[in-house]
Amino acid sequence: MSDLAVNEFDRQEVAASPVEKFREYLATQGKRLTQERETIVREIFAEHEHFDSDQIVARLTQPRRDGGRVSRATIYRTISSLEEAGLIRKVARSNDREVYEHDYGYPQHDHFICEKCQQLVEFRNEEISAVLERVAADHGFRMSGHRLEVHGICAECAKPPSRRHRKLDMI
Amino acid sequence: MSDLAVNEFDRQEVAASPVEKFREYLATQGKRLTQERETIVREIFAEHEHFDSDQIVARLTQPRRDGGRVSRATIYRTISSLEEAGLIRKVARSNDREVYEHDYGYPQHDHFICEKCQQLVEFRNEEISAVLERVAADHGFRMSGHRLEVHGICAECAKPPSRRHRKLDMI
DNA sequence: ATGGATGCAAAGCGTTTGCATACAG
DNA sequence: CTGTATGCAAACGCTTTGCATCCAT
Repeated sequence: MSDLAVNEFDRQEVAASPVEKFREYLATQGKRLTQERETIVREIFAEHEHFDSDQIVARLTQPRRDGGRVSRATIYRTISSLEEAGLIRKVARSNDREVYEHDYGYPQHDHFICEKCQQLVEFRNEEISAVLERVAADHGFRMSGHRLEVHGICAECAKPPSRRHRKLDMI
Repeated sequence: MSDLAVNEFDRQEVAASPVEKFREYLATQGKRLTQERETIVREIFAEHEHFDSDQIVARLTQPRRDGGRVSRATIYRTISSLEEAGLIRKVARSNDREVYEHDYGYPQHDHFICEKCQQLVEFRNEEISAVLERVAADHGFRMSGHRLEVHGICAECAKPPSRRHRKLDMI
């Protein structure tokens, strides 16, 4: 028999597929892996991209050849479950929507958010977690995770006119 | 004549009151400091606490002795302006509401968010900004700020029963 | 079989906006 | 005076939910 909180800590074992992993989680909750839920998980894990609920709704809400139509309500409900299951997580908020990403079998990282083009860019840095781990400990805080958005202008948007000379910039 | 972007960088001078500071900002935008706006700023800066729009609405929406009643719409509009003015900033999202805090005359800091009691706890750590500054530079990203939420269980909520002896905790 | 799951449409909820009226400069 | 700002209520956009029907186990 497996322990209760086990699936919370066996991230090292990146073996089972997201669908399988989800089924396991559902089982522990007395819930079922339905066709709809499987369709949603497959769609979400088809590629490692940030996404929001509406994008998934857009893709699965209209009839598809494989008959995989899923309702908006079910998509919202399933995304919540996936979050509880630890398969995805909220990374930011953009345009009044929560933005999610895969949180299963993926290395820890954070994001830049460009204020001009709104694009999210991932970056990895182990120092950050280390510092946070230490600071949390200092405060008796039991850290379970963090959410870090670095705001500013991305490299692309930073060089705007691109055609004009830049000599007179700062007299 | 002052330059365009000047008020973006004179944070060092912590002299003017929030209201005065706001008036300055409004002036640069061809906007006016109305009674309502002043009431809102005073209310927000009355004490250094995190707040959300609804709390301010609750306090200013019902008639008050000083006749300072302000409508919900104006409060939302003013909070946006205060954010643009750099007087306040969003720090987190709690209960589906944006949580704000003072960002004028206050040292940089980040927050713990307790998953049990939902409370926000500030902490300061200069390493974090330093690391981010460096990482951003490495990516050609022009950082303007960041938003960091550290999630977990606060010291208070971590020691639950509190009345029971703790000898048998871990056989 | 049968309790959980889906789909639909309606409700929720924080936030925004159109418009007529009311002031700050 | 005149262009802004306010207040009200209706509109919005994302998300949640009630309920009848459906299906995984």
